[in-house]
Amino acid sequence: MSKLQGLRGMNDLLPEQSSKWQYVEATFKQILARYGYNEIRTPVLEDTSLFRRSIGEATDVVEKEMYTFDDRNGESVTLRPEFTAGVVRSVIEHSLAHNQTQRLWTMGQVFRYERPQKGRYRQFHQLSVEIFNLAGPDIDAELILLSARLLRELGLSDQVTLELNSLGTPEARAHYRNLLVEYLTQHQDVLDEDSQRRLTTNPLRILDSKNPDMAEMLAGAPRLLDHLDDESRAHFDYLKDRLTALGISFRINTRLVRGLDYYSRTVFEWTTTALGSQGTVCGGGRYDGMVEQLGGKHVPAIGFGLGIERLVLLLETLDLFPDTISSTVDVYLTAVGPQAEQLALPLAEQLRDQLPELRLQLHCGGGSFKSQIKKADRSGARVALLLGEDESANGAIGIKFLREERDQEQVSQAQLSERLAVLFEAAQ
RNA sequence: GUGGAUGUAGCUCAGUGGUAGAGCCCCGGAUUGUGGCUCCGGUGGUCGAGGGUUCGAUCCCCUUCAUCCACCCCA
Repeated sequence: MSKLQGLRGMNDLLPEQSSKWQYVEATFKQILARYGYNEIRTPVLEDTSLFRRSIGEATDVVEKEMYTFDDRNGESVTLRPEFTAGVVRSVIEHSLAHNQTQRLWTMGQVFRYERPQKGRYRQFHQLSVEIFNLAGPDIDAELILLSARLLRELGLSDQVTLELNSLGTPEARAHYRNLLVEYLTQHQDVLDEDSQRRLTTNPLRILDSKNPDMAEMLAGAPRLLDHLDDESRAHFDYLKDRLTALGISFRINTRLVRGLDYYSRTVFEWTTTALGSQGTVCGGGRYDGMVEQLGGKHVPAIGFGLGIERLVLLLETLDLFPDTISSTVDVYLTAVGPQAEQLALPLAEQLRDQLPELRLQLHCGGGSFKSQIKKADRSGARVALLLGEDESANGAIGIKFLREERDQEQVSQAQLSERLAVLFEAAQ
């Protein structure tokens, strides 16, 4: 019998980590609110065909990474491997993009059956932002600026690079695809096994290969950016101008094609070198054809996904979490002796009524002053409240400062909340 | 899915073919009502799991599971 343990690649978020996640999530939500974006939540489980139709049959995600199984009714269902498909389904189902624009975000778990490694897990979390019914490059610029701000306000500006490309319209892409296949076929002897297979299924992805033996040959391949249609070129130029004007630096990466079939025109990634080989923190692009492909009307759309595990990992690596998030307690209330223990619980409740912002932890489990104060210290609290036999008899309470050179105070219990309000005023 | 490394106390790690140790953490004491520093003592382990070799395996062999790293792919 094996030991009790969680599933491979699926991690528990332990208390020590959760405050970091809350900090990241709170930062995201606050910024998204400032941009006027609305939250949408869709189910973790969807009909399998939704993902097959939207992401593309020939992609790695659909070919080998989906958690797919039959439910009790024999329907094939799949744990979402990304957010876009589910959000699009919901937008179509509820006519959210009917004669109106939508700027949406969602956050939660996604699942991919892959071999885990640093920054790559089978259950992971994303922030996903999706925008509907805006076709112009101005919204592309807004979306990228939003993603830049999310990273910047966490302190990551210097650690990430924006990579940018345009895939053009499906027609331009198809035309380019033919040129590329022609070129690659001429150099078929250099292609590795994977690329041979992709030659017919997804030739654009061959460009992304890291195989050094193919680097020289790929460098001579025709470039997608040289074969854009006029409108896509104008769209891309406008976007680049806006980003430049706003001081967002970027690197054009003509090999950036991304792994999901549905993209068109603008695609982008935020990457870092600080996380080893899983360097993409955020990636997205325009998917103008997808709503129609899933049975809706023609609705232009653009979005991105941002990996929260990778972001937390990056912030940890660079030591960018503020110190203030580590403590969850402001005040630790001790109680020594039977009378004090009786008084402590109502006193704690009273303080929580009077000072709702104050984070107060009550000592339970008895023990000496020494051990209780030690626990107060370990809790991270700024002050310990001392309630012993003498204080209980006198209606008093001691205020001991744990983090500063400052004399211990003795106040009446009646004055306590007033005194704490003053002491914690600046902090709140 | 492929390749490599690693699994010993809650954590970080030593270790030996004769059934285990340190540091940190935790608890208690030195200080009969006061944390952090110091000193003393204590709790805590089916040595990842299963099988094999052996008189005897934590150590050697096989299998398996997990973690990490890389490939691949992406968040």
